[in-house]
Amino acid sequence: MLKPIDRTVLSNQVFEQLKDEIILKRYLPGDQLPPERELCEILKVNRSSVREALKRLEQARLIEIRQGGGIKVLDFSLHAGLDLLPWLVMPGGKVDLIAMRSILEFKLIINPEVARYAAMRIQAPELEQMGRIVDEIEECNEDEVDRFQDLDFLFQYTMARSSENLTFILLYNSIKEIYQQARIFFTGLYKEAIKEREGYRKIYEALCDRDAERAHSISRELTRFGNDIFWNMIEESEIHEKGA
Amino acid sequence: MLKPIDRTVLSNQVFEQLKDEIILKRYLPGDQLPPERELCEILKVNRSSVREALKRLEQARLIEIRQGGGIKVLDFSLHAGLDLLPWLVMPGGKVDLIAMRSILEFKLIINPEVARYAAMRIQAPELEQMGRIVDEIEECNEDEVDRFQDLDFLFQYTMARSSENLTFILLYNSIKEIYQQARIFFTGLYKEAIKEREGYRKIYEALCDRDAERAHSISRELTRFGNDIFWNMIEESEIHEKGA
DNA sequence: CGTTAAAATTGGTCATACCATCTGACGATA
DNA sequence: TATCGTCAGATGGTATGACCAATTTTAACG
Repeated sequence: MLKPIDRTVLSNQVFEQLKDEIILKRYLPGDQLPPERELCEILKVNRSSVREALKRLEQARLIEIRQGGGIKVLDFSLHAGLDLLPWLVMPGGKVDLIAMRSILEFKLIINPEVARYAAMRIQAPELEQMGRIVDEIEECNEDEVDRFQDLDFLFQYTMARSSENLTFILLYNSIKEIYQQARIFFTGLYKEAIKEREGYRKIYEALCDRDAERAHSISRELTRFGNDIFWNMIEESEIHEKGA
Repeated sequence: MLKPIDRTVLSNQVFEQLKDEIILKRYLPGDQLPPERELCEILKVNRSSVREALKRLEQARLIEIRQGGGIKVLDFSLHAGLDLLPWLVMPGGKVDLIAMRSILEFKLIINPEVARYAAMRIQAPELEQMGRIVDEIEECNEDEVDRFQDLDFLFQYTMARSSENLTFILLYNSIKEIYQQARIFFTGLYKEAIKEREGYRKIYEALCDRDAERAHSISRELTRFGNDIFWNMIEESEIHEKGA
């Protein structure tokens, strides 16, 4: 079986390795990373590649570099931003349920608020766009889960852009990264969610009416519905595990 | 006029310059940055420094680097995460009111929710810590605005950690960066807010009672109060500008 | 025992060479 | 005419090796 060739640059591979080591707590907060020259030895790459990776880690606030003083691992729960979340959701390929719960809880809060502000501020062109998205969502066949998943995100994202709040938009950019990282894990959810799609049009209608409270409450319902599906899935899989 | 000498590493200075150029839209999304070797010429630094800066920009999702294909400026409103916010709040030293409104709106949503979840999940040690913070808040003299400002953040941050939701914690890490960036701009707000401090103890009491709804509603009131102060300040300063 | 000075450690910068990938122009072939 | 292959130029990626600058450690000194 042919596999895609790994074309990532060296500095990226170094970054990935060190990032995982830190997230998996193989290096603890306060620890020193090996000095640059030693990392070169271990990883068999040039110092430039190592340094470029270290700068990226510093940008992500996972480490602190001080000239002459070595490289200190930071406590990411005290420093890192939301961009860390995609990596926390699937550390070492396995899904972290704590992280996942955090995200779902957060979406339960934020999605309805986005809908609320969108209802207050959406303009005609974006409203049309929302209409087209809803149409397409309803056109989906029940087996087109992938398409539905993309459209669901686009629906929320377009609302965020219509809300005229930078925070919402940037937030959804981070969430987009999570979906890309752990997409496979959500498909099971959307496979169920695709069976109940009236919510989207109802929200759209609320947007048309500029009814912020209605948009809010329907969105909350819709999001909670998705969350319930997720936890039911988890529960079932746990029963299976215990049964086996 | 003598200026303090910039002791930060070169790659950081390069990063700052390019970041500002992009945020101030001197390079538009889709544009190509000058090639690495040309940037070296312009900035009079070595290629390593330029490359390290570029890797950081890539990590922040402000640019896209492709071997042989040059460096493309991304539309940060479509890609960047919340970590961009500190830079958007004060582009070129001046406060951006749109960005500020976004943040305040967002805090109005998120603070109360954090309080709600904290009330549901806070443990004894954190509760004690909250008690000490509230005590200290009340001990503040009305001229200790700086201390109050720090304590206010610590109050919210400790609640976030007690909410047992990773998202909240990472979110507040980003907000912390904003405060550090634009701290001076908030001091005016806290100078007024320090006169009304009962909210903090009331929230604390709600936490003690595990009363999530009460914690939520008081926190919302407290946050709205702060926001109102801010907008009043803006309004006044605008009247002054027009009057002058 | 504390202070100070030297040495070792470690990150920062530089110059240069060459490799890898993409782009576009050109021409050959069907 | 359209498609494909080839080649040269542009541009990012990697590798050496040397030296500078800040910090930490060690050793000498009072």
